[in-house]
Amino acid sequence: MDEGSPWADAERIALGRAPGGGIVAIVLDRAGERGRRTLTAAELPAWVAEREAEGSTGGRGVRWVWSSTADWYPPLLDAGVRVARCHDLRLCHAILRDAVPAALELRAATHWDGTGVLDAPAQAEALFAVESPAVAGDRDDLREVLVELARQDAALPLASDPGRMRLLLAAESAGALTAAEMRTAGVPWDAQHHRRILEDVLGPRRGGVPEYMARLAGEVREALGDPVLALDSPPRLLRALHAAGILVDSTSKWELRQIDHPAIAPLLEYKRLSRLMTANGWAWLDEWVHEGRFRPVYVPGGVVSGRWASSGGGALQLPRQLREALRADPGWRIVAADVAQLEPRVLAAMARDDRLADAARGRDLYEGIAASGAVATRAEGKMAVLGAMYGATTGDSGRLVPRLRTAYPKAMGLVDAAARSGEDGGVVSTWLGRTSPAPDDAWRGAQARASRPGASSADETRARRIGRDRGRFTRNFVVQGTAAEWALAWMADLRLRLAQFPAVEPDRAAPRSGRAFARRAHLAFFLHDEVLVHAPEEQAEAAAQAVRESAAAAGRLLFGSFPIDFPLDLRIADSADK
DNA sequence: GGTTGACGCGCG
DNA sequence: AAAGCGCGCGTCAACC
Repeated sequence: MDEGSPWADAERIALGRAPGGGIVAIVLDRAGERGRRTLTAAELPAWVAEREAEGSTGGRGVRWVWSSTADWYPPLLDAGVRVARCHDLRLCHAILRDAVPAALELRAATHWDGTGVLDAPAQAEALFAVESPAVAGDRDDLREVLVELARQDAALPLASDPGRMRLLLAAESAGALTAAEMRTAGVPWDAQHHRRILEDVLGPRRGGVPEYMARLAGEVREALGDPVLALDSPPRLLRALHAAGILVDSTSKWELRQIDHPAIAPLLEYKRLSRLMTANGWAWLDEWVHEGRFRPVYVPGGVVSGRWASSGGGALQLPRQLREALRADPGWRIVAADVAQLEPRVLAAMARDDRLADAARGRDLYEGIAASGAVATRAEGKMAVLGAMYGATTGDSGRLVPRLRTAYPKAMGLVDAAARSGEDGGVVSTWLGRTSPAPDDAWRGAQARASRPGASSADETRARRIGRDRGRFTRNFVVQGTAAEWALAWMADLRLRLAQFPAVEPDRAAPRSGRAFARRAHLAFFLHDEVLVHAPEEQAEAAAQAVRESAAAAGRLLFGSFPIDFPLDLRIADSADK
């Protein structure tokens, strides 16, 4: 591994708080402590920056070990200091705890479970505790940091594939760095443009409900013969539909879409507008966009599969309708890249399915499947693949899945085996070794009831249903989770490539970004299989090339020489809109 | 009065 | 025609 890589076996420096206050940095090597330095919070950024600079100019590089990137990194970023690598003890603990059953000490360290943010009862308890909570299991306490690191070091060799697990821990930690950096940088957001879109779609706001919404609501009330109907209340709307002779079971749009009635078209349009208004309307702008930046909170590892979640601002649900408002600063560009059919590509590689990899190579995977003759059209190929990964059993999708089983037995064998394992209560793993959760109480209870003597057929039916539910989850887990690992590897590599770009002149800096990012191309947004880079105009082409090279590197890192490619749909534009 | 769950819908 | 995975959020209505 080269020294500049996210995966490098770098020198480790652990950071923690001393009992008396202040921050202690411990330089570690294989034998243990090699040096120690006490710092104030104010001294920390400059000291970290020096160690980073030394590491990048000749040393092996530094991997910072800390309790949680979400706590330690933002202040460094605010001070303009970026780090290349870290080991996030909290995130790595969660992975190792579930993936390495033999790591008994680590599993017993339950105070490392959870986010570390105390809920209200725990806060109250801590407040009245006789013993200082700063000593009792405080994850930032230096001794606790070193002890937990030792537990994790001991757990790693016990993983079923330590080499891959080591990559996963590095990737997860790099993701945490990326998430903090992206929040500091912010998503460049043109509030004026956003307001224009809102007015175009919803109509002018004259005090109350925007004009077009009000008009549509009036049309619905008229058509249903209910002049005071509150459209935003599903129960009341349902009653009004029934009163008008429209006998639907719910007010969801897929059910309404089938109905032929003059109220339906304006109702569906109203719902569409209402959604935009409530989720990403003027109130959202006021709350989440300041000084030209949208700053969502990403939650690395927030999904069991390893995908990120978000908290606040709905970063992972930005409607495509608003992508045009995601707009580069003057003199800057948006480099937008997404991977075509990431999950089935990952599946082909995991299963070492050469035929599926052939179908995917150099083109649209769904087209490739159609061209191979397994299905007739691209649309059928897509249906079949999604059904295979999600566990469809009925409908068009379920009907097509058996064709894939014939054409791609290795890939289908992998997801089918994951589903069987899940149904039976087993756990499954991603490619790098993140494991699915153990069966929950509902699963265990249902199986127990169904297997005891005298179980009713209802018990058995319920147990089968819950078993199949879990099978669909584990089927998808291996693919979704491995795709998330690929994406983490992509970003981990990309952020370091971009960090090497030269700084542009200060007056060309993106003025509203966090200082650490203001002067060169940087990641600005991530959504499962796509990234946006905000780049000075003259760096946009190089950034695009870095995005491509990182994607290729991620594929090699995970899957070695297996011939699967990950083609990108890549655009350089003023906005994120296609 | 504040919390909780269901619903509906946005994203991948 | 929503069959089949994973999320977050706003709303309403039921609940304590």
